[in-house]
Amino acid sequence: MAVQDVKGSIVPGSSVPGFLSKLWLLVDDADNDELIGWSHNGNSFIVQDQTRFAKEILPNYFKHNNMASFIRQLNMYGFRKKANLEHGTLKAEKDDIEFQHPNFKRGKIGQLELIKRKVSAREESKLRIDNVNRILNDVQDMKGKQDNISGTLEGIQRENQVLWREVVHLRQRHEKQQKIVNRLIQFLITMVKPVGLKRKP
Amino acid sequence: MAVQDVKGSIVPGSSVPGFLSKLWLLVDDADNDELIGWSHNGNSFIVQDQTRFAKEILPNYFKHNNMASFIRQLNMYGFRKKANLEHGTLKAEKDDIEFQHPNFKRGKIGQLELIKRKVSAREESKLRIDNVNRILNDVQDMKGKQDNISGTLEGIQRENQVLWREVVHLRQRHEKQQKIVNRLIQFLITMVKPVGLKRKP
DNA sequence: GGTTCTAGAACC
DNA sequence: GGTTCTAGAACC
Repeated sequence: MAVQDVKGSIVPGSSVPGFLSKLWLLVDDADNDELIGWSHNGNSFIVQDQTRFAKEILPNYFKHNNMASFIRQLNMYGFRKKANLEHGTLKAEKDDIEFQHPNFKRGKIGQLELIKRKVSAREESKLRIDNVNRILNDVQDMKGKQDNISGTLEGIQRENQVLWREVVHLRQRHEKQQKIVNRLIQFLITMVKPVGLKRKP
Repeated sequence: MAVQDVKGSIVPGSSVPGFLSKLWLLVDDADNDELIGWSHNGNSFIVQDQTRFAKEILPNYFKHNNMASFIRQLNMYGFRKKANLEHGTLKAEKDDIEFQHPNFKRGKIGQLELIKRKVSAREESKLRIDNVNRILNDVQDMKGKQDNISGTLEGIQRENQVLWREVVHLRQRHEKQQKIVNRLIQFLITMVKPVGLKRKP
């Protein structure tokens, strides 16, 4: 029973997720060295026999014995698989696998709390939906404003037509009036002016 | 060498992908019955020992020996894992797995061509990017049109102001002129009318 | 179209 | 936050 009171016991004051605590114990425990342990430089860890590891070790620490689930968690916490450098090694019969994380290193137990679980798929998807909804809302808004502005424009264009008509009408009236005034003045002049009067040179 | 001329040899006239042809052979071949075979009703197939199957059978048909890659292909072609009905069976030591597809059934080899590979992730992603780009273009367009319409609106509003000023101005001139006309007429009347003249009753 | 590594999503 | 099944994406 290596698991019982593991949670939080490694880095007491901090909140390191159960998976990371257990993973550290798993890798660091010399008892497991046959199946899982640190790489030579301590910057990664290596599982020697995936099948045996999954069936014999995993269920002691987690609620399953599936390598796939273990790998899913590793990826969830940002671990990356290291490329197998030796592909020409005795054909096929290599069943090992190596993972690393910049903050998962031998001796650097304090860095465990720097390893963050990626934002859950659910939240991410919600975020994405939110973003799309935001865009759709924006477009809706723009459409509304466009309709508004189009309405205003039409109103103003109508008003403009009316104004133009009134301007033309007023100008015509003004012209007519001007003619009347001119004629009246002309008439007055002929009334006042004695016939045959000459201008001074 | 079970693989060599498999491609297209099962359903000659059609284009069944290599994976499906090989899968059919794999399941249908009685030589493999210890590790993979049809379920009792022939509507699904069962792998008995994933680890042995992956290491011993897979490389004879495919270019790898990974169960994960095999499962990835199954999912790609729409196969679904069947839930393990018997979870209380002798604790843990069950390493079998069962998959099914509506068109993958014992004896129904002709239905193989109805199984379609899902649209590749790449195409899908391109489609999605295209869609986003289309939306962004639309928004861009709308923005452009909005700017245009705003410009037009401002122009018309200015024109409107000018027109209003001209209307006011014309009305004022008209009023002044009217007064002049009235005064002139008044004047003419006083000139023409004899002083003290009375109206008839 | 196949293989590999990582992520999404549902369910717990 | 853990486990499982399926899909995305890159590379071949």
